[in-house]
Amino acid sequence: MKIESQIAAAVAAALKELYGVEINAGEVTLEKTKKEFEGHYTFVVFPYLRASKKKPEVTAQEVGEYVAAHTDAVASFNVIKGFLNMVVAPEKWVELLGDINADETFGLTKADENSPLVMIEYSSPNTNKPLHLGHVRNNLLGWAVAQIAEANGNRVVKTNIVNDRGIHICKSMLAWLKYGNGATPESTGMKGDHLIGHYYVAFDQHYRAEVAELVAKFKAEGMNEEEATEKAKKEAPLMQEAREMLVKWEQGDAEVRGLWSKMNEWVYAGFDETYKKMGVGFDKIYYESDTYLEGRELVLEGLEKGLFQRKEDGSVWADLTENGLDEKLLLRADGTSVYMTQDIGTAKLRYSDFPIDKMVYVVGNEQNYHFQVLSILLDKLGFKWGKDLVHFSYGMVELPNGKMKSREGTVVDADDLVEEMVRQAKATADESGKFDDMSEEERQEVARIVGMGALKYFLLKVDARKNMLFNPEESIDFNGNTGPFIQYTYARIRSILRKAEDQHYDHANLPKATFELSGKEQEIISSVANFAAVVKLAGKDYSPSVIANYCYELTKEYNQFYHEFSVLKEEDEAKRQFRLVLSANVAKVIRLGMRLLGIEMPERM
RNA sequence: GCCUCUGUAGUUCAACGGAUAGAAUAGAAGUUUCCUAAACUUUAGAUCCGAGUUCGAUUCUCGGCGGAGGUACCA
Repeated sequence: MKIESQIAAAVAAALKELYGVEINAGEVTLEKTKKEFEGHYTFVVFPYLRASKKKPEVTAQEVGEYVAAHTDAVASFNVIKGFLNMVVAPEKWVELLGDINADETFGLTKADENSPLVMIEYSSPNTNKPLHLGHVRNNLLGWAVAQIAEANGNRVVKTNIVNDRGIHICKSMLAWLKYGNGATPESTGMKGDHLIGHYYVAFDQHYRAEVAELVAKFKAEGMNEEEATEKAKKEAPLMQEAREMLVKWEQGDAEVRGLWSKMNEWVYAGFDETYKKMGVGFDKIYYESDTYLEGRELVLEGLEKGLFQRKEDGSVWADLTENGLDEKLLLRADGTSVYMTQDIGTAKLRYSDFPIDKMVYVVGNEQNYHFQVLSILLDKLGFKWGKDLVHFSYGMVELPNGKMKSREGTVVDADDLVEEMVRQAKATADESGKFDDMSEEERQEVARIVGMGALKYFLLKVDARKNMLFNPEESIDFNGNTGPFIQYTYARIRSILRKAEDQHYDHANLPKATFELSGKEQEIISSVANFAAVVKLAGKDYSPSVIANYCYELTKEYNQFYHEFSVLKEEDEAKRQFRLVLSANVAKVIRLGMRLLGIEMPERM
C-alpha cells in the first residue's frame, strides 16, 4: 500500500509536469501487472493521450522515465503499447513486509465512539418451521457483512426480527392440537423447531385432502375447476379454524396465547442450537408480535399528516405513483397490519433504541420491491436513514430440480446439512490417518471446523446477488477452490511455525534484505499487502465474496511457493528468516480474512 | 402485460471499461527417501444473438432470445 501510493504520487507528478494534467495521487489508478508481463504495477496511459498529444508508446515511455527518476520505489520499467509496467525495487518489498508484520490486525480499521452506527438485520425466520439452506445463506451473509462493516471502522449492531405471529404459526398450533397427542421436544427427542415444522407439514397435508374433497363435491354440483378450487380453499374447515385461531390470538385469548408462547419457546431453543452451530449471533432481537402494533400507530399518524389516504372501505394506502410506483396497502379494512406496516413499526422501535446512521437489511431478492417501497415510506415518515437504507439483496439457492419449496418437501434442512458436512470431514480425516495421535474429541473439533469451513466458503464465495445452485451430490467438496483448501494451507504454515519455535527460530524477526527475492516471494508480499484494499472494497460493496476469492488466490500462490521452496531447510539464515516471516504473515492475513467470513482455522488438519 | 435481476469452458464460479477472458471440478498425463499429497505440475475446453458509445466492451446503452423473481389486503 505504501509502495503503491508512492508510485501513484510519482505518476501524478509526471502527468502534471509533462502534460499539465491536474490530478492528485488518489485519482491515479494503478493495476497489478498481469502475470504474463514483467513488472508489479501497471499504469494505463490511454486516458491521458488527449493531454499528451503523443502516441501511447511515447507517452508511457515519458511517464516511465519521469517516475523512475523521481521515486526509489520503481527500479525499472517497460512499455507495451499504452501500458507502463513498473518493477518495484526488491528491498521495498521486504520493507513492506516488515510494516505488515508489525501490525497484528493488518488491514482492519477499528471503530471508536464517533464511528457511524450501522444496524444489520439478518436471519429473520418464521417460527413455524426449521431453518433450511436458504436461511443458511442468509445467516452466513448477514454475519459476514457485519464482520466486514466492523473491519471497516463501523460500530455494528446485528439484529434479528423474528416473525413469530400470523396465520402460519396458527397452522402449526392447530395441527399440533389436533394430531399431536401432547408431543413435546422432550417426549419425542426432536428439536423444537423440527417438531413444529412437522405439524406445519401435517396441517398442509390434511388441508389439501380437505380441499381435494371439497373440489370434487363442488364440481359434482356443476362448478368448473377454477371456481371449485377457489371456493374449496376458502371453505376448508381447517383453514377456517386457523383463521379463527388467529383472531383469538389478536384478541389476546389466554389459551391461544399460552399455547403460542409454549410452542414458540420450543422453536427458539431449536433455532439457538442451529445459530450456535453456524457460529452466528445477534446483539438485539425484535419480535414481530411486539412491533406490529407500533407500525399501525405510525401509519395512522401519517394518515393525519396527509401522507397516506383512507379508502371508502376503511383501508389505508400510500400513493407512490409520483415515485413511479403503485399504491401500496398499509392497513387492511379491518384495521389489521400487513407486512409493510410491521417493517415500519420495527423501524420505529429500532430507531428509538439506537441512534442508527445506516440500516442494512439482509433479505432475499424476492423482496426487492418491498424494500424499494419501504425506503420511500420511511423517508416520508422522517427516518433520516430511510432514504439510504441498504437492501442487501441476495439470490436464491436452487436445487438441481429447481427452487426449494417447504410445502413440497424439497428443502435441504440446515441441521441435516451441517451434520453431513461435519460427518464427511471426519471421514476424510479418519481415512488419512493423520490424526491417530489425537483424542476423539480433538478429531471431532477439527472435523467441525473443516466441515463448517467447506459449507460456509461454498455459500460465501459466490456473488451474493446471484442465484446459486446447490447440488447435494457434487457441491460438497474439500478439494480445489474450497474452504478446506485454505484451511489446509493455514494448518501447514502453523506446522512450520511450531517447528520453527521448537528450533528456537524467531519468526517475528525480519532480516535486512541481503538476498535476491524470487518472483513468487515478491508476488506473495504484494498479495498480502493488497488485503487492506480488499477489505475496503468488500466494505464498500458489501461483498463477502471479494474476501473469499482473495483468500483463495493468496492461498494458491502460497501453495506454489511452499512446493517450490523450503522454509525450515533453507540454509541461508537470512532467507530462512525472511520466509518464516512471510509464511507467518500469509497465515495471519488468511486467518483475518476468513474470520470476516465467520470461518475458523484449524491448527492441524 | 408491466417492473427488477440474470445469461461466460461439459458443470459450478471469477474478471474497478484495459493487454493473450481467469479458477475449480469432471477428462487426459505426471510429482511423495523433500517443512502435512485435503497439495503441486502439464494438457484440452467458454463471453446467448444483433446494433451502438469508446483508442479499447464479458463489463456501459438499445433491441431480440433464454432463465429467475415480483406484480397491491401472504410474510
